[in-house]
Amino acid sequence: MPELPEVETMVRGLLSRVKGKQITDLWADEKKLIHHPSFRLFKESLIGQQITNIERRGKIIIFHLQPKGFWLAHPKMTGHFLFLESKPDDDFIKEKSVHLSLSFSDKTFLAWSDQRKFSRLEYWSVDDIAQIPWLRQLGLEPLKMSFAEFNQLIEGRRQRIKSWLMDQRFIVGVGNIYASEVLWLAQVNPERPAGDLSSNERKKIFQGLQKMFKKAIIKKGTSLLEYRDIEDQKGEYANYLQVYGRKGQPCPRCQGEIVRKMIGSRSTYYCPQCQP
DNA sequence: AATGGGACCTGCGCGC
DNA sequence: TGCGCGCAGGTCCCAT
Repeated sequence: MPELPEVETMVRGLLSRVKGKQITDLWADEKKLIHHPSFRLFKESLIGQQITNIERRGKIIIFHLQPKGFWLAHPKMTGHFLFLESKPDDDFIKEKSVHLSLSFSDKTFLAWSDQRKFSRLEYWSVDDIAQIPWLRQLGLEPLKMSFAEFNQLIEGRRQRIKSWLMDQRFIVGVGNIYASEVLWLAQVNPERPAGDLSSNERKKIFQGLQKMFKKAIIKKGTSLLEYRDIEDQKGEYANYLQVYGRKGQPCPRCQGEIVRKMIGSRSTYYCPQCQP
């Protein structure tokens, strides 16, 4: 589900709602969502700890815990947090596909909802997130990198630009919606080999990505299907999408017909007329 | 090296 | 109304 703007929105909500809180209890019904370490150790490790900070790395939410370790949540397609003033009851759990719920010492609660159950939850008993092996394989943050770095990463890559943008080993946070959108903004065909793009095209993609993500964060992300922030509210960026989900409609720029094409098994939307 | 297909899941909208 | 199909903000694994 969520891409960078949606995860960033979740993190901002979590910072305002649960930073500093003490975890007093944990309930979970889906052991399969907990990938590391065992379910029992995960539960034992979280209870009693304080959440001292929350940050985002790509599409991953990282809770800093005191006295020890980090709790990671990867939402995948439909995972998201819900902040609650009262304990989730059975009806709520069922209706919202809640699979885990934390109790805090101030009698507030944090639930993890995940309709499709692809999400991952992990606890790592390390002193530094740099010690978590797979996190190290992530690429650069698009809002904290320079064009020179972008240029260096794209140089010589033979993948199609859309697949390259979504490959988290180069830059993080771009998923299926925003990949189509940024290529429309830059007027670049999604099937162009990444390394073949001109300097001007690369620049338009890089700058477009930063501008689009900043705006999408301000609008609290894109809610097409399932995505909600931790207050269970929709994001507004769907109102600003130019091509995603608009097959057959006129291009907002040139009135050409927007097409949908599968690229790397993912629906891709673009305007063949102004993204030749 | 890059791509395609399938797997992991649940639920919704569509056409018949 | 009921049913089957296609589709969904992600990633991983295997085959070619």
